[in-house]
Amino acid sequence: MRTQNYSRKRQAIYELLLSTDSHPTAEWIYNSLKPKYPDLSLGTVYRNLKLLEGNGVVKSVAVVDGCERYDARMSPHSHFVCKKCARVIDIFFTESMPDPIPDMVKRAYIEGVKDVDSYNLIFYGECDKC
Amino acid sequence: MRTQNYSRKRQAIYELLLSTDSHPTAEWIYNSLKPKYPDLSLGTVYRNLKLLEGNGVVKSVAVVDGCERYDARMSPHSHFVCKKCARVIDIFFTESMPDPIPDMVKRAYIEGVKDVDSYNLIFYGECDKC
DNA sequence: CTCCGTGCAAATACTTTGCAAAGCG
DNA sequence: CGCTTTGCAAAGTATTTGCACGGAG
Repeated sequence: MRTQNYSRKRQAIYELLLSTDSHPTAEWIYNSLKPKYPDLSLGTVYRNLKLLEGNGVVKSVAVVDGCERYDARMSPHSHFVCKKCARVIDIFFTESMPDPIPDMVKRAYIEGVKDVDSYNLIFYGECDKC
Repeated sequence: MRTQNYSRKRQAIYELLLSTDSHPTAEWIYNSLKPKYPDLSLGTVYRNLKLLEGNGVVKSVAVVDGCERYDARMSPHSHFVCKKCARVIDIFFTESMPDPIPDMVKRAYIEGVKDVDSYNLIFYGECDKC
């Protein structure tokens, strides 16, 4: 197992993701951090996103208009994508609207499927700003 | 409304999609039809897929390893994606396993969401061939 | 004759990668 | 010092597009 050095930039990318619910793209992150880290490069953002994703602390929740959208909220929830403006909105499950998927997975037998370890539920439509 | 000329190749692409449940990529379609249509070009496959998608007779059901996967089955169902081999398997809802989403959408109020017109549910895991 | 459809190749657009230099421990 | 991280630029890869020609009606 390889050790991971402290990295101010990786930290900043992760904290930025934690602080927003906008499900940003790599480029948005790059532009947001560039003022504070003038020598930041886009490649580093991509590299660190993949790395954080591998560590399981960050997730790619959708690909909208060809761009990966990242999220640091790891509790299970789904997303809504606005077809017009590409906004991505969290949909958290609640007591009155519980996550229906685990139950479905438990009962399902599907030909060809050996093991289900995750799922992704995305809604599409129009948001209230459009 | 613009008239659409008969197109043997578009027809072939559509029929190939109807005849398979493998949720192919544009390139797979291209390679499959190339023997019968030696002058087929990849651009044409992409163009016709977009066109058929616009007509609502074909759907992009997932992006696996950066490649769009197409499906001509338009009845609502979900999909399973094998993380190892990228196989995509249909999951049809049945009486004993009904689609839980429409009910969820009906009851949900989500901040920021004006209108939901579709959704996409994808499961990930390992298939029985892996 | 007038659009529609297509091959071909060039252009896009996001993402990944190689490499040498700098940084952490 | 050894291994990690990074900037930079080049490469990669799936997809889209411009254009001129062939085809259908």
